Amino acid sequence: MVKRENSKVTIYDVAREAGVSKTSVSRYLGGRYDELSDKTRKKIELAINKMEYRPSTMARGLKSNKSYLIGIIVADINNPYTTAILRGAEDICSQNGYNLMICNSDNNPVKERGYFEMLLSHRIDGLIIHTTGGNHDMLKQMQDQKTPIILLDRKVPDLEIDTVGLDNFQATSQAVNYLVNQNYERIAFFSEPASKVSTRYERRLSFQQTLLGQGHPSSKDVYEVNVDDLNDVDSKLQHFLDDSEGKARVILTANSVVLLKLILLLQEKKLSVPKDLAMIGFDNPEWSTIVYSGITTIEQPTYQIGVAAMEMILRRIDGHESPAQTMAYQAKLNIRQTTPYIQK
Amino acid sequence: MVKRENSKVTIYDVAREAGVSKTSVSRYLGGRYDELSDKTRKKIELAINKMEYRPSTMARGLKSNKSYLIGIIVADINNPYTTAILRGAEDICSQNGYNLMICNSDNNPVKERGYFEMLLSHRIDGLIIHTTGGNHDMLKQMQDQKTPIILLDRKVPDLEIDTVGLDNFQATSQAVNYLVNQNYERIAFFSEPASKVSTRYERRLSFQQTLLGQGHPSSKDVYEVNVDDLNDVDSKLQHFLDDSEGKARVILTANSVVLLKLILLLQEKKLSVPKDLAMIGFDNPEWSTIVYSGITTIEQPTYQIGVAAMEMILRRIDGHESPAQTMAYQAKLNIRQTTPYIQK
DNA sequence: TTGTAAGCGTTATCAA
DNA sequence: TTGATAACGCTTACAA
Repeated sequence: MVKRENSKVTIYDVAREAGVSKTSVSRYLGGRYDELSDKTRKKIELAINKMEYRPSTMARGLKSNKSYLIGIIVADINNPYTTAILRGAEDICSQNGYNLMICNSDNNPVKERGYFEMLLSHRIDGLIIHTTGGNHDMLKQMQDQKTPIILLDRKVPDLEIDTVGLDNFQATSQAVNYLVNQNYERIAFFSEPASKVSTRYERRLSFQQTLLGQGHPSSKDVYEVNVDDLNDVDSKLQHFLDDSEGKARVILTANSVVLLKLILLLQEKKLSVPKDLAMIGFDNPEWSTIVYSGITTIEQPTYQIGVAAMEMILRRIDGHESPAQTMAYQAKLNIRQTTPYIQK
Repeated sequence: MVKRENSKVTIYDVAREAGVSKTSVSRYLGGRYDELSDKTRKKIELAINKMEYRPSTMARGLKSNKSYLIGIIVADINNPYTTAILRGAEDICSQNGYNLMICNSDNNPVKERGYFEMLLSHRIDGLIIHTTGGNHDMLKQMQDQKTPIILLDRKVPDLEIDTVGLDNFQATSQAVNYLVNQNYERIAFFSEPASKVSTRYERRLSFQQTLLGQGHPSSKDVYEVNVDDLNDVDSKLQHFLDDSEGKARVILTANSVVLLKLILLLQEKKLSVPKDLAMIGFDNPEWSTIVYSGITTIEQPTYQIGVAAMEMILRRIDGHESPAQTMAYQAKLNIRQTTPYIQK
């Protein structure tokens, strides 16, 4: 049992234990073995293991102007979409010797702002952000400081920033065309407010354009709901139900949070899916396979998106220079039980 | 538009801009206004704002031997249980000027070990861990370095460490008693392997003891499944189904992951819940309210657990000394549609 | 009230 | 092949 006096061992302690200079230890740490005699190397190795020494990232960072920290601000950590991306990003991140600082803005610009400040103070080497859309000045500030930024999913106007996300136009039109071909007479689009969030905006726009292109009457069946207010969701839902009474109808939700709330309300109303109303939703939460024997979903390659965002930012950190890029992934339509074919 | 040459502003830049010394700026940052003349203070304030200066946590940390970083290693970031805890922990954390480093071990001891190394290198001020149970030596090492640790949910033997989690005995026996009173003749307990995970072990033990105490025949209906192998789950499920054929029966799952897999299989088998088989599960994922018109669950105060763990570790970081504590929260039984009363 | 200088744990430069 | 020494951005004695 080693008796330990001071809790954190430093490079100096190791040097003393090994009977060499700090410089030699540093060389060892940097893997520059060609600058070390075998004897010295062995001594250092021994000392490091004996003392359980680990170099301080902080001290290293101070010297090298790198923190080995990558910040990621997500809008909603409760969303399975988010956690899947996090896993992808994290895997790549730690494989490359970086650490992730995960921050959850809860879709709140004020919280988001606070995290910006913190991350800036920690001198993160890069930022991946699923932005609330409310802090463009902060993004600009970070850009000014030459910190690479990758936008996840949601774009921001007027700023040249790399973006990784879904091809919302392809995804939405694919789904809408499918629904039209299934002979639905009324197709509603339910989304959270789209004003500041590009993803929602693009999906809505594509929804309308596709229907217009098909000469379908539903391009006006667009509803914006506040998911934190079930009454609001309820009244919008009821409006669509009344308005489409007797028709073959379906609801397309812009994400799984909206989907969940709607299902909750439909069950309260004792409406059955797909008999009274068909359903399809963006995202592909685990539970979508067990509700209604399987809900038709528009699945994003979430893990892959996380991987791509992290790979992109690591490239930027390594000094890769090029104009801002946008990577848009294709969605996959999972046809399940909630969108049956309607006989005319 | 300010032209910026060097990207990161330092305390020295601010001092020069304000025409004072670094020391004065440092005093300002530390809020020691009584050591500053009004005039100096104003000048510094101006310079800081103009230059968008933010002190470097790294440099500060190096000097003060604090990183303002708290590590949290979770076993499964996909689990809603985990994200709820994360939200609680994070709220308190950022309120106190700390930042969270979230690591996801994926229940893999090797990954967990890697994160230990990294967090140790970052000189985190504290660690909250939902441990895989495979790296006790690392926990000990961290303790030796005087880094406060809080165990989340899962205890480890032989080590004196604060623990925050659920009162698994109360929770399980409450549920089992409820099921016995609902007149179920066969009650099965489905869990992931319990050997290294105290939570699973305690729940299983309590399950068996409670049934034994009631003189109920099901204390042997205990199944351990590997959720990553659906065939394994299927064969265990089938075993119980065959064995309990014709009886009023119910399955209690030790977490929502197991619950989800079982439901998937039941649907494949075209079995209906609760008619053919009743269900109840630990955790209370959002989707439990919409599947089978509501699944009966044993809900943990997850957000509160996250809050408590973070508060506890902050107290330790602030130097609070006392023997290791255990905080066990009470569970709440949400009685819904999947566990109806059985007429004898 | 202000400033000079040393030091935190590293790495890099330079000289030996 | 080695080791002093300075420097990174900050805080804190200590001095003025």
